[in-house]
Amino acid sequence: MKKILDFITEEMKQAFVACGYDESYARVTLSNRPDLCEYQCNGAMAAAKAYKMKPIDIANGVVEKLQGSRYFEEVNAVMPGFINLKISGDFLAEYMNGMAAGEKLGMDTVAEPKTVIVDYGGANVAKPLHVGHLRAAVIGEAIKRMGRYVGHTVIGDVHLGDWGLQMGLIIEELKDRQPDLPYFDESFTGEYPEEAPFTISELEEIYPAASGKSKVDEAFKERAQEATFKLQSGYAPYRAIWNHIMNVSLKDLKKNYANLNVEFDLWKGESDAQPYIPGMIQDFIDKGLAYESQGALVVDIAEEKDTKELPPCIVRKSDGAALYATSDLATIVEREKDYKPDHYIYVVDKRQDLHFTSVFRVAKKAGIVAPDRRMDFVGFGTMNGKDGKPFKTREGGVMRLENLIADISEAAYNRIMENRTVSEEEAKETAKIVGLAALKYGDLSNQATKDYVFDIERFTSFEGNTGPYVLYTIARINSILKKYAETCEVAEDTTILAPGGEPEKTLMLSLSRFSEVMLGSFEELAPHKICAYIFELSNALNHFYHETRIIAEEDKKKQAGYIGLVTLTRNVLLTCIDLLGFEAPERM
RNA sequence: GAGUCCGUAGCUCAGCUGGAUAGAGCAACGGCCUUCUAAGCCGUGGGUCGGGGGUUCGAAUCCCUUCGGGCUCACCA
Repeated sequence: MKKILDFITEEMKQAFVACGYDESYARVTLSNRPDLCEYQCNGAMAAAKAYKMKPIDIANGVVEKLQGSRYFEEVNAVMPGFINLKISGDFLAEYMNGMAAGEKLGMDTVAEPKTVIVDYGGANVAKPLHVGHLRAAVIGEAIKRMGRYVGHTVIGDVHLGDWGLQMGLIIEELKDRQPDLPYFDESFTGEYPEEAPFTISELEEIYPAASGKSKVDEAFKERAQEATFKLQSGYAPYRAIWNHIMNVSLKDLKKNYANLNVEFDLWKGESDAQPYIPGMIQDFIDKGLAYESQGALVVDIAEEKDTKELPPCIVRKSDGAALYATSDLATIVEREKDYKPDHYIYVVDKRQDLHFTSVFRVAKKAGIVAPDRRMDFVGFGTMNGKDGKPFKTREGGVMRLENLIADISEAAYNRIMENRTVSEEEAKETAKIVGLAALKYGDLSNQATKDYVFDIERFTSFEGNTGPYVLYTIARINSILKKYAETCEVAEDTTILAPGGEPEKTLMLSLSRFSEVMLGSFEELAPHKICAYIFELSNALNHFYHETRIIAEEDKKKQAGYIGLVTLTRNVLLTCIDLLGFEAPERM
């Protein structure tokens, strides 16, 4: 089914053409004056200039042609040349029924499905997830689901940081703490133990300790670099330690991401790209792209149109080791081999903008990907505390994601207990769902590129434009449907009828924008648009809810129509929140 | 210093491919629970869209300039 805007625009184009004007002026937009109209076309003003006519004359002419259109209930021209449109109730109802009956709520999936890689997460092994990882996970997951919904084949990759200096740091720290381990005995020839020499919590303590030490102890840092290099060169004992780190850490990461309702298709990491590095570097050299500069191997990325001089991209350090850019490039080589994606999306902290600009340019310059390949960097802003500075715990440390989730679930739990009398068990279950929704909605409702303030009190207040408000709306609908099934004679036919009042029509108009919002949000990689939409839709439903007694309605056809309408609303809301990566409890 | 992003109500944010009177939420104030969940609904107050210039019939939106802030600027990831 076409987007509602397409139906209207098509009609408008015909009218413009019939009057002798170019159809490009027939662009219709949502009204910004809901008191006057529902949709509007401002093309008459633009056309006035081109045709040297008065805008109002053009508008009047077009309006004339639109009289009697089945799509509109009212069309009129207003000074200086606005064309104001009100949608016909019959057409709206027809569209609603089309949505209710159609696949994907009446949305046409994209004509040319693409293979899309979404690279998000970016978690580092051996480090606990902290709030800094939240945005990547939440935004990336939403983008992945949105892409799938509109019809693309989307592959989500966590792309772990499992290969850098942090590994050398851990190895050296471990050596200092437990020098007797066989991994550090060069004469050891036996099998290394299967059991890791540390638990996850020990590992999480080892890394920050080592990282801190490397900042003050130059010798230690050098040892760590050396260890990193040895690991990368395939030194067996260190590979064995690395395997332990991976096993212990991955298990924990998977659990944590699962709690966030984030699922990756690929658990690849930087290490997986390593085999591709030597060939890739050789190729850079053969193509004459890479040259030596200050001991390192670099590729120029400057382009004519640059507003500033960009430093070349280092692909090999002077000590021979690979680094960040090298891994990311080799990962692209790997992905081209395995998936041939049409579209790459990286959801990473915006501070890495320059890095990805470099990587994309080298990838294209070296022909790893075609020059016109779409490569998007969705750089998200920092999550700040109420003071506007990066979010910290009360003690000033980094907040672990688990703790954050626990805090917000607890707030939700308290809220449930003060309101209703449900079992403690149900309250706990519901609190988890509501808390996660609050957390994710709070993040996603902001434009991704901007920094945003994470105010735990605001997020847990659950009033107004929040995830819980949307969930509450769904719970209300559930409640009506339940009561309807229990107390009324359930209608077979729930055909939605033309709206009988303003609130009902507003709800329908809002519903009718669904496919447009979905397609637009993915195209712009803007989950916040879905948030804005479901907030608007929830408002419309709550207003309608307040004005309309559904269970008490005596006209059974009308009642059945209402049931059809709220069911559709519920399905739209459920679909949207699923794309955003959270769920709704049956009641709350 | 250079580049880049941002500056909209007391606070948190939408709106930015130019359109009519700049919108929400929170906070403040006032109403609405014997009727489908009050985590709700209705209403009131609150703004020189950082400042200045320009383009245009029309600018929060485009261009220039200026002030303020964030971030980045080759061997960490």
